[in-house]
Amino acid sequence: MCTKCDKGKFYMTTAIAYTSGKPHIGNTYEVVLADSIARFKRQEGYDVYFQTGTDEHGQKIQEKAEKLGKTPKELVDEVAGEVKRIWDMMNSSYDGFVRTTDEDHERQVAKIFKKLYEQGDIYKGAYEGMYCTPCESFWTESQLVDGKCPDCGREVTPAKEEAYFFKMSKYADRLIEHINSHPEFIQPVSRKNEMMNNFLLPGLQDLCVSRTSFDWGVTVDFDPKHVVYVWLDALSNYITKIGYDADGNSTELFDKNWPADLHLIGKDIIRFHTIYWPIFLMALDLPLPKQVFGHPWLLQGGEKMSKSKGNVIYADDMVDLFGVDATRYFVLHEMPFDNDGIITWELVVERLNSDLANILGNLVNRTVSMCNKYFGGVVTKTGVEAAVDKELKEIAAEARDKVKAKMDELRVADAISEVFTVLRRSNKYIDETEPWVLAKDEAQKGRLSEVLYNLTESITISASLLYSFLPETAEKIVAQLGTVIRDFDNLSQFGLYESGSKVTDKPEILFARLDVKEIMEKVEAIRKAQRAEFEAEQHAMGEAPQQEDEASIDIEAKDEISYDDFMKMQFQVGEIIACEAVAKSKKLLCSQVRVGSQVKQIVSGIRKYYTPEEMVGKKVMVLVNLKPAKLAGVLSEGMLLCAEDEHGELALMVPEKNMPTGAEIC
RNA sequence: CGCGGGAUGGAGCAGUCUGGAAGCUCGUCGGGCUCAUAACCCGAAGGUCGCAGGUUCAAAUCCUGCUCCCGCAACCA
Repeated sequence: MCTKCDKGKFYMTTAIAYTSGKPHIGNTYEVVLADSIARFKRQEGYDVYFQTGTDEHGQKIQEKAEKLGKTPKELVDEVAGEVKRIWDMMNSSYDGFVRTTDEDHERQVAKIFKKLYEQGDIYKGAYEGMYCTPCESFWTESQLVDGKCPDCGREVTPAKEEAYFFKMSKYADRLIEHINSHPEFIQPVSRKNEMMNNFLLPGLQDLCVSRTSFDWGVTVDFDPKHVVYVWLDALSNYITKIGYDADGNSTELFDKNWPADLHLIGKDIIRFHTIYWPIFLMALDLPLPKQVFGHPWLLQGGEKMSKSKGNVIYADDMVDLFGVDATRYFVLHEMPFDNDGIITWELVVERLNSDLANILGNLVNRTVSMCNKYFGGVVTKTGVEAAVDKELKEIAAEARDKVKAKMDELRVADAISEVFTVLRRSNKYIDETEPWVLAKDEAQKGRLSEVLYNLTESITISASLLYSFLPETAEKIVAQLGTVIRDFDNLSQFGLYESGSKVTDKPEILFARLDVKEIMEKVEAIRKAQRAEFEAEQHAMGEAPQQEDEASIDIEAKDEISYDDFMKMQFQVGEIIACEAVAKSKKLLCSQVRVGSQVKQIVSGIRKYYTPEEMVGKKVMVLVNLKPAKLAGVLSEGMLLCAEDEHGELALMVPEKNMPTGAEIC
């Protein structure tokens, strides 16, 4: 499509997909979105370089591979292949596909690390805290939720690591200045304040950039027991793949394309792309990317997708049921600009029927049919105009600039809607001109021909504008009309369809209408298969499938303690005489507990399981001699003991027979 | 008083910055048409724009207070 490419370069990227599992439609969405932008920029005449890829290092992958009895390399080869297959299936027109296990990338990451170390931006220190393996994150005691990872709720283990740190604070002022003076840098702008208020203004913590607890990563060459931690490794892909060299021997491709014009990422990793990445670049003395757009998420009926919930929607399944372009259309259309989008199977069917089948497909079909029926397929401009033509022509001719304006703001959904405005107007035009009436009167033949010409022309313009979003469909439409996708420069002129061209004599249905019930039956089957697959995978990894009914629980064994240790703890029966929610908190209840003759105030994180009313009057087991501490600003002078199941469900411990308050528990 | 986002006819959203007759898509109901994929076109019903105050000639929009929902952050003794 790029006939001239005279507008200069445009380098854009998606985030790279983590190869711990098959990407779902939410991940796939990002690539489709990026692809639409890339295609549009090419149409406009930019020399586009569009890069995507996979993030393949890390402990999580190493462990998963072990459980599956594979090497990490085997696992990531498999998943990366799968990611690539899906990206290709969606017709992603990427120019570069980077894998963080690519030799070039790994070599450059090691060099970058060394360079930053030598110039003093990276220093050696120690990291101490509780570590969550699946999340590959350290947490301080105080960050833990019920002693578990605040992100995923799984077990954490105490860990201490010698580690390298990056001096973030050194560049913070420069970054703040940059963000303030470049309002377009973080998109949508609402994210800018979030980054400023939460991370930059309170002061940046130094970032840990190495790990010793696993070895599936880029080895730090001057200290080989360390591997480079994920963000320094992963973010660098944007420069390494296009040929950055830390020693100054970067390629032409790099010199031409850096800085990136657009990083397209999910809103969850905005922080890494608008704070850490720019700072790394500053340290490398490279210019910053021009724009980072954190797109919202697609939520399955308002909830995040997760395998264990069994509500994950995969691109494969959508493509099986609806086809590639329908899937592209849905994710592009349904995603608003700064709020999360909602995806449900019912919504997909509705959109597909009303927009693609009814408005677009049917319009093409009825137009081609009429051309065949009345003129043997030949479309001729006769010049027999009428007043009704004017509006159609205007709307069709204005569409290009309207689409462009929306695309410049990255409002892809709105851009598509602009094209549909033309299509809707075209359907209306048919009713206004009533070709079937004209056809009955031989004297109106010239007019009839002009009407069909105008329709063919407006559809040609629409199809050409749809090319970025629905490439296959756009090609199919112009093929049916006996023409080609029109150059972008000529899309604001009405009347360039070559008079005398012939449309196809066997029009193909572009999008068949679907029946919601039938689709939902198929969806049910897909869900079942998905669940079975999930369980099979859990099984392969040696983890018990999720148990529905009561189960026993094993927790991690703690160190043995002496009897003396035990006797240090004073447990007594306490009676709750008053209880209220802690105002500043969501999880805490503050209870007044009578223990013997004393009354202690105790704060507990059990609001989710007990109301203040039902607490009052309970006799409970209290750890009395715990050092008092403030929780959410409220003093707590002990601890109410609870049992906890694997879901974090809590139950208070109460004496089996009635006992007086203050009775010792031993 | 942690940070931020949200609340607009049955569903999904725009409009709020820069007050000036409440809009779009889907669905529902009625009508028209027959070229077309029971598609297309026209019309109608349906909203106290979360609640309560205030400013103003005029408030979905500005100000104050409140409620509920969603992210993130935080206490979970």
